[in-house]
Amino acid sequence: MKSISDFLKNHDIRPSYQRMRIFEYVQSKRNHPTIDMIYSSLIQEIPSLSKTTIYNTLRLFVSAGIVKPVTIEDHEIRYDADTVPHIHFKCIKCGKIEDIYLKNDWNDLASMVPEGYVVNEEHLYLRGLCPDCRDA
Amino acid sequence: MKSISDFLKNHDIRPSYQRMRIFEYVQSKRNHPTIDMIYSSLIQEIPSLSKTTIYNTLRLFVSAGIVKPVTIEDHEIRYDADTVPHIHFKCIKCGKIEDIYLKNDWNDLASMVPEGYVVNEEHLYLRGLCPDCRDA
DNA sequence: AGGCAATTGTGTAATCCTTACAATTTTTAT
DNA sequence: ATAAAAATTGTAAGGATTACACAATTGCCT
Ligand SMILES: [Mn+2]
Ligand SMILES: [Mn+2]
Ligand SMILES: [Zn+2]
Ligand SMILES: [Zn+2]
Repeated sequence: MKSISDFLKNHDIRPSYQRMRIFEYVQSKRNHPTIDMIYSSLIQEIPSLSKTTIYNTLRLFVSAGIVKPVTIEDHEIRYDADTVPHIHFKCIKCGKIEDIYLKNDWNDLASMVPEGYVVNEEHLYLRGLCPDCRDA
Repeated sequence: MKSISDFLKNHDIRPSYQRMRIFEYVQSKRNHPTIDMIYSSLIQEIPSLSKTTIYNTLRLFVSAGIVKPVTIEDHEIRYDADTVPHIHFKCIKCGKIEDIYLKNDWNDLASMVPEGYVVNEEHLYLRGLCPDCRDA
């Protein structure tokens, strides 16, 4: 918890109790949660927690760059505390989103885009069946 | 217009006037429009048009597979009548979404995914500045 | 420690987008 | 032409997000 406090301070975010708990949840669960997933889990331990605080806090984290929004489905926003570019896989059956590590490196796209474009971000995600759901 | 009518019929969609005009818009403009963009444009020529019809029609097109939803930003859904997989570029300044054709082929991702996953769809999009906005 | 100002959290209300539904219009078949 | 089916429309309902005012907490100064 001390490390989370320091981490937030390093990004000019005051480490309130709620902020620390919310960040800890997103970072440790690694489940790319929605706002509701965070709320449902933390409300059990922090009965006073307001959903507005989750919204505010995530917006703060995103603008500070310590959490990235993951947009795969149109109707739900998910959040990821892993800010280095990586690939996501969404299972169409159980709905979970996990990180995927490819066996080989993937092309350097920046060198393949037509002249004139400035690329700031690359986003890649796959959809299909996860190993658990494939076997079931 | 005759070809659009036949195209819809081939996908078991009755070619009503509204449906033909909506499909024509998405296919010809190639601008990956939102529901509102379609509505704002067509309402000028079809004064009776209801936004509900746009929602219903796009949902029908998507379930028939003749239009694909494009989800890049969390707060807006866009639609694309080009159903073959391709790459999108969203300009963070002017907001437009365009198709990108890479100079080389891009890796065959399916072969690079860890064992056990079944990949149905691959989605790649880039964010940055389009040539127009870069120069401005 | 006590007091004060600034920041953060909370609960409710407002807003915006999407969907549900019933009524009307249009199309299709007989 | 008539009736049945399907599509469109307008309004109401729903759900998610944001705005806002007030309460609680924090941090700083004495
Ligand atoms: Mn991730
Ligand atoms: Mn496209
Ligand atoms: Zn699964
Ligand atoms: Zn641009």
